Amino acid sequence: MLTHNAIPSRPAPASVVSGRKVQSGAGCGQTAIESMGAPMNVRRDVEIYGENEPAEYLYHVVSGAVRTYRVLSDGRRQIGAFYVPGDTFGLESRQFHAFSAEAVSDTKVLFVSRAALESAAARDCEVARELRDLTWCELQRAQNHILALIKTAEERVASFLLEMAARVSRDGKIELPMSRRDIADYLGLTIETVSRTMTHLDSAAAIELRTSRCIVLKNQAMLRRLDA
Amino acid sequence: MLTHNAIPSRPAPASVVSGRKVQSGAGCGQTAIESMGAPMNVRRDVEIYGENEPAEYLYHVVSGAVRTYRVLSDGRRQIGAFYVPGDTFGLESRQFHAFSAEAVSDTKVLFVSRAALESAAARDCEVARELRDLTWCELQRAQNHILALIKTAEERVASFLLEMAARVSRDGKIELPMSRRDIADYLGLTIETVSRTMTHLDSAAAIELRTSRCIVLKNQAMLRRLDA
DNA sequence: CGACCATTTGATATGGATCAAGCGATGTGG
DNA sequence: CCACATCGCTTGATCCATATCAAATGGTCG
Repeated sequence: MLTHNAIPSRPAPASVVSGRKVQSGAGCGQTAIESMGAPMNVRRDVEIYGENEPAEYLYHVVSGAVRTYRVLSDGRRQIGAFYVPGDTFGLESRQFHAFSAEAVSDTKVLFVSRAALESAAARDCEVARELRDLTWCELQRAQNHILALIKTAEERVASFLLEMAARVSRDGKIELPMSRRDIADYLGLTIETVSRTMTHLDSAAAIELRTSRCIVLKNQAMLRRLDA
Repeated sequence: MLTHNAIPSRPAPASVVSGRKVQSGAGCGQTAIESMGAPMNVRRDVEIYGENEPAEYLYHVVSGAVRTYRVLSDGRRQIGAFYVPGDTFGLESRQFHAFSAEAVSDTKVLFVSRAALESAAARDCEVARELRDLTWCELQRAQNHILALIKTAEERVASFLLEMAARVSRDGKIELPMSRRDIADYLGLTIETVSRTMTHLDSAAAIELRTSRCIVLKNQAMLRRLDA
C-alpha cells in the first residue's frame, strides 16, 4: 500500500510536505486506526476527499488541521467541522461522503481503509467499539453545532473559542490554524462580524488578540457566560 | 415488562390515550425494534425522556409525533428533530440523552431496552446493522439541519415543507402535527416569520394553506428552487 | 355565546450583512 | 535590501432580513 488512491481525478494531488515531527494532540487512544494507518502529507487547501465520493477511508490527523464542508447551489459554504491532531474524520457518512474535506494548513494524516477496519471490527470488538464511539462523537459534534447556530454572533464566537481552547490550546493560548473566512463559514457569520466580535471580546478583556491567529483566553468565565 | 420505567420523577407521567388503530408510516423494515417493542401511549406535550437521563430505551413511533429539544440557559428552545410514524428515536446519544423528548400530539410508541437490543445485536448482525444505520440516519439528519440553519427564512421553510411532505404527506397534502412555535424552534426563526413566510408561499402559489395545520404543495419545483 | 389560545397581520427596531476603505503582514522582483 | 503588490484582517457607513412589540382574527371548547 504505497500510494493513496482515495483522491482520484483531483485537480491538485496531495503532495509531500517537508517532513515534520509528529505532535500527537489530546489522544483518545484510537489504537486501531493509529496502528493500521498509513501516513500521507497534504498541503494547505488541497482536497482530501470530495462530497459524494465513496467513503473508502478513515483519516486520523497527526499534525495540521482539516475542514469538512458543503457548498450550497449559490456558493455559500458551510463548514461542518474542523479536525485537529488527535481527531479522526471521514466518518460523516456511511457510503458516500456527505462533505468534502480539505487541509486547512499543511497537514499529516494517517489513513485506513474502512473495509479493513470493518473486518478488524468483526474480529475485535474493541475496534468495533472504537468505530461506534467515533460515530457518536461525530453526532454529538453535529448536535452542538446546531445549537451554536441559533445563538447570537457573540455567543457563537465565544463557543468557538472555548471549543478551540479545549482542543488546541497550550495553557490558554490558542494558535488558530484557520482563517477568518473558515471561522465565519463554520459559525454561519461573515468575516466582518467574526472580526468585529473578536475585537469586541478583546476590548472587553475576555480575550487577548496577540495576532489575528493567536488568541489568549483572559476571562474564560466571561466567555462561558456569553456562550449561553 | 409491564410498565415503562424510563420516565421516573416526571411531572406528568405518560398515560394511556384512547386506543387507536396503528397506522404504520413509510416503514424501513426495522424489524428488531418493532418486534421487540412494547407499546406505550403518550399524551400531547408529555415528556418521554429528559436531557441527561440515562438513555435506556429506544423508541419507535407508531402514531402521532415526537419532538426532541434542548433549552439554552435563557429559555431559547432548539428542536433537534421531529419523529413521525415509522421513525425511531432515542438514539441521539450514547449514555445519557442529549435532548429531551416530548409527544407533539397524542402518540403511540413502541419502546425497547437498548441493553436488550445490544445483546441481540451481539448475536444477530442484522440487528447490529439496523442499529448502526439508525445512528447514521440520525447523523445525516443533524448534518442537513446544520445546513438548513444557514439559509434564509424562506429557504428554511421551503426545506421544512419538502421534508415533511416526504415524510407525512398523502399525495402532496401535509397534515402538520406541530404548532408554529415548534416549527419556529426547529428552524431557528420566530413564529411570526414562519407564519409570514407561509402566507407568502401561499400567495406565490407554491403552497395552499388550507388551514394553519393543513398544507398542500402546489408547486414543488418552486419550493425546491427556494430550498437552495 | 364567550373565553381562550393559536395564528396572522401590522408597525417598528435591530443585529448582522453588505459595501467600501484602510491597514498590516508576507512575499516577490528589481 | 528595499519598493511594491498581494492577501487577510480590521474598521467604518449603510442597508436589510428578521426580531420584537402590538393588535386583530379565527378556530375550539366549555
